[in-house]
Amino acid sequence: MTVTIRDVARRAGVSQATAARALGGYGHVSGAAARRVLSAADELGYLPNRIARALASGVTWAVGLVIGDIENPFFAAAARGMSDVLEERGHTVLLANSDEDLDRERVAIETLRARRVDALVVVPSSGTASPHLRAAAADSAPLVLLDRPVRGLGVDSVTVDNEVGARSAVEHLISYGHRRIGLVSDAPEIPSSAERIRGYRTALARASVGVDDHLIALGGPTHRDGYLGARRLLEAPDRPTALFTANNMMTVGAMHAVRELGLLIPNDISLVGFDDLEWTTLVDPPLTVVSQPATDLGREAGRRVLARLDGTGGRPRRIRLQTRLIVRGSCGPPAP
Amino acid sequence: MTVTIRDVARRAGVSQATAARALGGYGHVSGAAARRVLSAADELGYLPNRIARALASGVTWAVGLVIGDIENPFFAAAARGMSDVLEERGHTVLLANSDEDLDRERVAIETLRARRVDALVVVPSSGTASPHLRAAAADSAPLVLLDRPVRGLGVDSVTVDNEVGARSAVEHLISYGHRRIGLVSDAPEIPSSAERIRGYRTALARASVGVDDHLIALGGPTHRDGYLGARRLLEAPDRPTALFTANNMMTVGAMHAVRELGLLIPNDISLVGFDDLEWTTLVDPPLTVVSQPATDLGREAGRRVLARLDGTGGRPRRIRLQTRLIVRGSCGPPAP
DNA sequence: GTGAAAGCGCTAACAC
DNA sequence: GTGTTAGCGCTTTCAC
Repeated sequence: MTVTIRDVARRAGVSQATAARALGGYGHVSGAAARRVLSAADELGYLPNRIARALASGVTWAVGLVIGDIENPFFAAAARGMSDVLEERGHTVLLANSDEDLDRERVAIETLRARRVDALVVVPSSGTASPHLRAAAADSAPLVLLDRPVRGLGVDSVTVDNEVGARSAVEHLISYGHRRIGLVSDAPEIPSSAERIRGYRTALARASVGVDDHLIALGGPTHRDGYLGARRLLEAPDRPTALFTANNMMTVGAMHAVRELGLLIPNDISLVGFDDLEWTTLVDPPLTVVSQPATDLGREAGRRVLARLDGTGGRPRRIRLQTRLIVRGSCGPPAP
Repeated sequence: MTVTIRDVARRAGVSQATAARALGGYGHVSGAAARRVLSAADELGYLPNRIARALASGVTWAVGLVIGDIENPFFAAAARGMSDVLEERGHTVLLANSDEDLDRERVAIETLRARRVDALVVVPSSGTASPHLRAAAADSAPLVLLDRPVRGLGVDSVTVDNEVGARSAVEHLISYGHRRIGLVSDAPEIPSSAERIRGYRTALARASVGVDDHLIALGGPTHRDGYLGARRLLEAPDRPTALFTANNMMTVGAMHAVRELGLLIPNDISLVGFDDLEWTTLVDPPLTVVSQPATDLGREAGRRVLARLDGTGGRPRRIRLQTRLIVRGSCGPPAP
């Protein structure tokens, strides 16, 4: 049925081992033998069986990636960055969505580990070291944390300075004179969100503005959750004069709420979002946002994997990339 | 080092075969033996080796997906839809980006086939049956074409009625009195784009409007390509009074061009886009678009795979889902 | 119901 | 440089 290396060897008139060496490009083979093997393989339409190779060698050339949701442009960019780095070096990435659910995350990690990926990159849904993360960290296949730190795991992580990023956003709002600044975020169990919430609080505290918990809307990770949160804030009797949305999904939801309520940006409400996407300069006014290097984050994670696999990883590193506040037109002084 | 089924068997005091049966949930095992095996596995932290299982059984429980670019929201949605259907049934999806490049597509397909995926879902970059697609079609692992048809392959395909969709967009524009309608698309080698271009031409022909090739801007698949194409059209001496953008990447690019040139929608220029994304209702005016069921497309492809794997696939099916014109505010009569 | 044993297709010593 | 051979960890007959 399918042509194996044995068939190729037979046709080339060499042993299976020689054929394997020629095909695999390892060990020593004479030029003549190699040529015969290669052309035999070509004639037979030989396609190496990576499964068999993986079982025999103990190396799959596959790297697992667990993200929240590939439909979130931030994750898509990170996934792309990582794939680009890894595929160039011959690795395949196996992707799984956790939907920010700890149980789905566990299943995804188990599946990937059962498939014997050479390394695992995960965007953890929780900041506490769950058993499945501990197990993955203890595994011989390296684990790299992407976008979010987890304490006490002792593994590489590639994140962004979320607290500083959020603080810069809120400080920007404060500089316009805002005091009632709403926060729309997903669950605080998500480490990056927790940091952003902290940044929000810190900025307010530094400016001696008290934190009003009614101004904080926490919910799920979808557009709709962001919409619901923003809507609750904006319909409250004493509504905020500005909004900070902690990620791009929240921004989309909040924008819909603002629009639906007939509010004008920045006259009625100022807004700073997290994540810079293409459409943020297409809306009117263009959005002031905290931009984070999503693709680079993924690339860096890919490089960490490569380093670990090369054995040049060194001590666990906590890499932090910087965010950047991009001031555009969605902020102004609070309405009187 | 790693615990194997042998270790579990030994600890449970049964043979390897019995342990495998209990763990794999096949064949006959007594309740008592099964319990002992399961708890032994649990105590040892046994994680089945899917690689070994795949080699022995000939089934990987993996499905390959080749798309253009996961950063394109349309593909992300399709990938998500497919994953949801397949993962629920225990399959893992292996994703690869082709960047609409035939050579990268070939490499991706080869890699996936070498990994012995049980089935392959491909969004083909070209409408002609390339050798690597033929090879994949001839393989024992079923091939399903997603989003784009390819003639003469004799395999399942799940697509959208692109020609009708594009026609409805252009007819809508014509109904407002537009005669000079620009088209911004990516390469016509891409089957779906070819159909949309055909739809554009057909609509014009039916309305007895001559096709002016200077009004057609064809280019690459990125935002920037869309921007460049639109910009060229809009800066021409006799610029179009309306624009049809053939996919969401082109729409983003065109919007940037429109904005940069200080043109007002729909006063200076009308626009109909393809693909309905969240942000299209966030811009002002909200965009009139041809919406296509991206997630459903992926789900349907997943179901086709499942059917083929079950052996209930039947004759190759060409499934076509419908598009829908969503009229919002980006169209008006041509400027005098 | 259970065990022994033969592979799945490849890699990797080890001899020659 | 090349061949022989023993696995990799599991599934799967085939006896018992």
